[in-house]
Amino acid sequence: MKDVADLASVGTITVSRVLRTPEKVSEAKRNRVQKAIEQLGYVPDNTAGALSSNKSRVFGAIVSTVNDSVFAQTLDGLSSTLRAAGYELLLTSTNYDPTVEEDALRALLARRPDGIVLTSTSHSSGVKNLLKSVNIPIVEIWQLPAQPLDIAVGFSNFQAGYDMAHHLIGKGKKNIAFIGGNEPGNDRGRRRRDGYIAALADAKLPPIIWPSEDQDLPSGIELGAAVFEGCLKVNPAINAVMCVSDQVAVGVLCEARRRGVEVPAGLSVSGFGGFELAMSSGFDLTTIEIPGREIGVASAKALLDPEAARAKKVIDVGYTLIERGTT
Amino acid sequence: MKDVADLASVGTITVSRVLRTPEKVSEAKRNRVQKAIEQLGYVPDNTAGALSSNKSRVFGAIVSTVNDSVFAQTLDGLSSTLRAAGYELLLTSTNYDPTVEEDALRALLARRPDGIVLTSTSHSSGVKNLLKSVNIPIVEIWQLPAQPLDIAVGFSNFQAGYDMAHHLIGKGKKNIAFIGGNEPGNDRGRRRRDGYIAALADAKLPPIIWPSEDQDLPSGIELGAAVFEGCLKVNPAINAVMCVSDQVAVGVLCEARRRGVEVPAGLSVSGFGGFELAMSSGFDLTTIEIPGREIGVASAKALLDPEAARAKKVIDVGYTLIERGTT
DNA sequence: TCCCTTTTTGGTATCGATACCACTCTTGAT
DNA sequence: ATCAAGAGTGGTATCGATACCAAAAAGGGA
Repeated sequence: MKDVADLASVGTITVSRVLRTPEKVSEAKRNRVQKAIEQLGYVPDNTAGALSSNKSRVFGAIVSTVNDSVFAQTLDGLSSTLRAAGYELLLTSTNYDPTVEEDALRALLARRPDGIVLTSTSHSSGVKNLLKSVNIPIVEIWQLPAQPLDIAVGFSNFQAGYDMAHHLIGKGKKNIAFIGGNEPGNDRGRRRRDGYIAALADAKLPPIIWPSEDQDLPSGIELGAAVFEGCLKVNPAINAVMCVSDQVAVGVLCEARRRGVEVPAGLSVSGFGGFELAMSSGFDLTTIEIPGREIGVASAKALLDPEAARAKKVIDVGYTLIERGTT
Repeated sequence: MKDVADLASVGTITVSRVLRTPEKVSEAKRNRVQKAIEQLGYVPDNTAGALSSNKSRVFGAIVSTVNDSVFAQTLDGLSSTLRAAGYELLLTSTNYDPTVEEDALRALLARRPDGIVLTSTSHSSGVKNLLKSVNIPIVEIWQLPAQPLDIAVGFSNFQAGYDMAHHLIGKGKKNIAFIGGNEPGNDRGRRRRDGYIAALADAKLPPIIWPSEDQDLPSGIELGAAVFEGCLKVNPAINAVMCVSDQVAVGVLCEARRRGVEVPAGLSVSGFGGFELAMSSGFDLTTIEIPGREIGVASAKALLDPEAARAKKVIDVGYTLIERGTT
């Protein structure tokens, strides 16, 4: 930076201003400095800037997994919006292991981020204390918590579950089962299930949950395939299955096709998530689409302007029930 | 840090050593310092450490997209391995737009990372100059470049394409088409196609490529569904389709099932990528699996010990051709 | 022309850690 | 008992930017 300042015959502080607040520097000097920067190939050192200004221009994110297409969209929206504003994203994943959250957070805080994004909504007391001791925006995403730590961006899984169950009931189905959603650590799926239970209760229909907590079955697509041997065999009256995710629903559809079960006449199937495959012509699945990218973009905006976001506290991006051929 | 040092009645430098090189501090003082750290809830400031030691303990990654399940696995392996070693990952995605690579790189370098991971293999001269001017390990992943900038971790798409074509030929198929792989910016798919062409040439069979460069068709699953109306109508003799990705292959399989085409008797189908859905019982797709997570882990190791990695220069993690029911 | 306000500019201290060097205190060999 | 080698410890300068304050230059009204 000193070299650039010397070459342009200005003080170092003027170089700093050209980079951070160019409007405060006269045009003549600004041009001279910019030419010098290019000529020397100068790349500023943000770690030094972070130290003196107490602003790192970096945000931290702790996600359960990057390995989920809708999560990935959120990450994408987050990272591009932040980058457009000159910020960068420090990414850490916990792989759904809640015990690493505190370690990950500690490591993140050592980098002095200007804000933090969390995907889980239940936190250990250690995590809460750490978050309380720093004075930066904290954004919890996806599931809207009952008591947000600071700012929350997401939607109500409960309501989504309720709506989908309501849709199936409206189609005249009386024996509707809920498939999946009891993996440990996945409280999002559990809330959708709770919404389903509430909707059936309102319609005075009995809920059927499969598999039960103690059954050890595969998750994802394979779980869907197992529905026919497990759930439907025990309870042949079932004429609709509401799946915790699109992956499970696709598994059901594949197996239904193989067995010659007619969808939706014999069996209605619904999913959740907006998984690319599910909406393709091959499956034509009724599902609930979550605006994953929008969650990322909205979180980024909340981080960049926490005051505005704190005024709302909870930002509900909603979801869309998309009716297709399987219901 | 001063507070911790005072509380433990030691110098600040001893506190620093307890954190970085604990074995160089006597046990008595180490314990005293650690107690003080806990008592005060001290979280060290890595930005300051980075400035003085010239080591940021952060690595940068520029990826085309996080929105691809196999890519996501790589990211996962990368991030967990680095975190276990006390490093963090700064993530930037270009969304397949090569023009943002230079900007993203410049922003990343301003954070003074200890190393960089790149997913693309062709770079603008600006990017090359920037990379040359910094003296940190550069790891190019996925496609092994002909001339690695520094270190490369991945596999040969050409060889993978060749092997799969060879497999289909071995199954007695004479009219094998290659589906997809001409999207702009996706040179990985194109190399697989080149491998296919080479294998067919060796077997003295004519290659059939669909769609052609100038046809504007959807990508992914929808492209697979379009194969019957497009490719097979023009060329009904085709009895095997080798798809550029598992997504395309799944599209073909769905449509084949709907039309009652027997697989593999009437039509063999192969994919590429190890997409979770494809290997499930519903599809049983023959495909080539890429060890996505392993690429991430190997890259992390290369970043952490660049000297060892530079000795090899190119780390080929290979791939596995998995024969299932569709061929 | 002069004085006052506003804009533009630069000097210096500072952020919080680690590198480097110097010093003390052990330990063990002679 | 003496000395050399090595382990453990601390003081101070330093990394490269920005905050803060002060000074200089520019504009505007009397």
